[in-house]
Amino acid sequence: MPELPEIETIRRGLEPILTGRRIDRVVVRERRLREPVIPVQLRRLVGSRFLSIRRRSKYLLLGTDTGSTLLIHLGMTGQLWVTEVDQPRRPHEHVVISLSDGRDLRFADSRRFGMLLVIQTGNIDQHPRLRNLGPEPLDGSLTGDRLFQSTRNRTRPVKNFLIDTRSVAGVGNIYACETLHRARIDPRLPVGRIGRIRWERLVQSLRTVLAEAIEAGGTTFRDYLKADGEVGLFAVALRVYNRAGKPCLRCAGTIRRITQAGRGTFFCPRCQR
DNA sequence: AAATGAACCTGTTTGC
DNA sequence: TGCAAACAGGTTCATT
Repeated sequence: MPELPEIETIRRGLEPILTGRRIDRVVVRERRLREPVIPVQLRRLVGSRFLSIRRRSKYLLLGTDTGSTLLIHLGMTGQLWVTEVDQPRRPHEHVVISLSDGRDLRFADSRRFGMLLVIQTGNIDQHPRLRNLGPEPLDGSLTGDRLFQSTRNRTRPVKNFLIDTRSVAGVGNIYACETLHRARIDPRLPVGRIGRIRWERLVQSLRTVLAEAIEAGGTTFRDYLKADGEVGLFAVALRVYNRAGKPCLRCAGTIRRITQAGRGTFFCPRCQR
């Protein structure tokens, strides 16, 4: 379940490996992803070199020296790793990009919610998939005041607001729960009823939670690249997610699970208000 | 207009 | 025990 910290961890791992490498060959075995893969589009990348490895929200943007950017989303179950060419295929290995250093960049995705598309590097931000994304939580564009301003007279539960990529980029179900627990905010609270001070606290908590997760993810990234495909998720100490019925780690409360926007929300009714 | 729910998928867990 | 239903969640589209 890759959210922003997992994608950032992958980005940091890929950056030194891919930068400067040339794309020698592209093989598409399965094109039925969230958005159909267009083999012709990907094959046009052959001969280009990777220039920059960036991230926007949960998207990876692999920029090349020929004006194209390979946009990759891992959906729910996507995996992206570099491996020796003689390594056996993993299940659901849909795309293989052969690199000039003799290795492969491989993409696997059992549920096929992922995406690989090629776009022109100029005005990337205007691409339909990126155009409506909210501010990046880890740079200065996200402030408590901005969220306060944008939520006056709104009634959505704050949890639903947080996982909407138009509000804030890159926050998924797990880290939304963790952030709200840290900020001591009830996930059901309508956003319009949250004041400036609490928005500031929420943003602060979000940054802390994401930064800690990236830190933890970084420690397991080498394992991920080696072969086993594990994202560093299990190295992250989750305080509420998936802990229904267990004691709150901060107060005497018991973690509860409810459903919001069709997804599980975990929170402590005692210290989240 | 805003908010919610369904749909897309398959692997895993839960319940009868 | 075995099978089926429920669940997991990122994003987009449809509906209320």
